[in-house]
Amino acid sequence: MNCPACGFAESKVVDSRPVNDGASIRRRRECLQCQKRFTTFEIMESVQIFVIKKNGEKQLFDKSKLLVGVLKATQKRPVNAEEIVNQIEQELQNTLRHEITSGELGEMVMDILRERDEVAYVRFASVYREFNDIDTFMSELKSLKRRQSRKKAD
Amino acid sequence: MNCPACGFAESKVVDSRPVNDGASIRRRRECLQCQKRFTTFEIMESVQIFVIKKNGEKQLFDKSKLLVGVLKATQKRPVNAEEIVNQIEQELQNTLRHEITSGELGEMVMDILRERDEVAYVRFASVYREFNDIDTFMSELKSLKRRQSRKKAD
DNA sequence: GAGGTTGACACAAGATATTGTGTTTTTTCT
DNA sequence: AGAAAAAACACAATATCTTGTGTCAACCTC
Repeated sequence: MNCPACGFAESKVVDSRPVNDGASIRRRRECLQCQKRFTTFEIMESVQIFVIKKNGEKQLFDKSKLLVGVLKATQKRPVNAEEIVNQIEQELQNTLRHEITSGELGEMVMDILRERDEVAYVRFASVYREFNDIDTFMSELKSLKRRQSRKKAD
Repeated sequence: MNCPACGFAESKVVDSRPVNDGASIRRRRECLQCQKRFTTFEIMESVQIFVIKKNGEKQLFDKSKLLVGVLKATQKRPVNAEEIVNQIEQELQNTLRHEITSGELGEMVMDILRERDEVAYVRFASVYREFNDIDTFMSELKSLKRRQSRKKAD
């Protein structure tokens, strides 16, 4: 840790305390050359998550972008889109992955929507999976129905 | 240092290395509860960032000053100037640099604007890069168009 | 201006981190 | 794709940091 005053490379820790409820550690250091003291913070690496699109392009995970898609699917449905997006962000942080394909991201959204609101789910899926023809759409609806009846059987 | 995966408060250091020529320390930690590993950085307390102008003059990075420029470029455009300035400040903090040339700062703004709103981008660029003649302006617009058509190809 | 809160400072005993060396994996660059 | 750089991993011997307890000063808030 280079001293900000004289640039010397070595310093010793004089005090060290957790801060922010354990989110990081503040240390008070003293330069071994000039004896000046300074403060440092040890912080979690800011995990930036990249979304890998179908063409291989990487872009930073953009919460508001995802929100737009979810908002569309949940329009006039009793589902809180923001909550869903937050949940996803949370899950991404927790898995400590820095990359996810747009496909996987879509699956995550669908998994959550399927549980909460099936109309929103089908809307989202129809965009995400690009249901272009009646057949794929129908087969998705059928598998949805199967899931429903299985659930009722519980 | 709370584990980002399970939230447990205690972890041990598994590896620790100076990085950035001693500007900070990267540590690899392992959660004592779930054994997951994560990375932390120990960094100097909020260092002041200096902007080096073309004539060599240094001045403290001034957020509101930068905001003025971005506001002009984003006038009546669907872009949140403040958000952009915040993002830049964030990035400056994260890179742990204490100095940046005004040119690099301008490039950062342009990189962000190019992604968000191309009209704002061209406006900002025309001021920042001092497009004095039609030719440079045109060539910038052409490369912008190329980017657009590549994007549509996805 | 009394009271609460936060950062700096001190000290000491126990617990943990650092650093060289070397390999492997991942990421970045061309 | 292939090379180069950066990060993750391992290990071991040594040196340093952490944490409780307590004091003091600076800064808000009411």
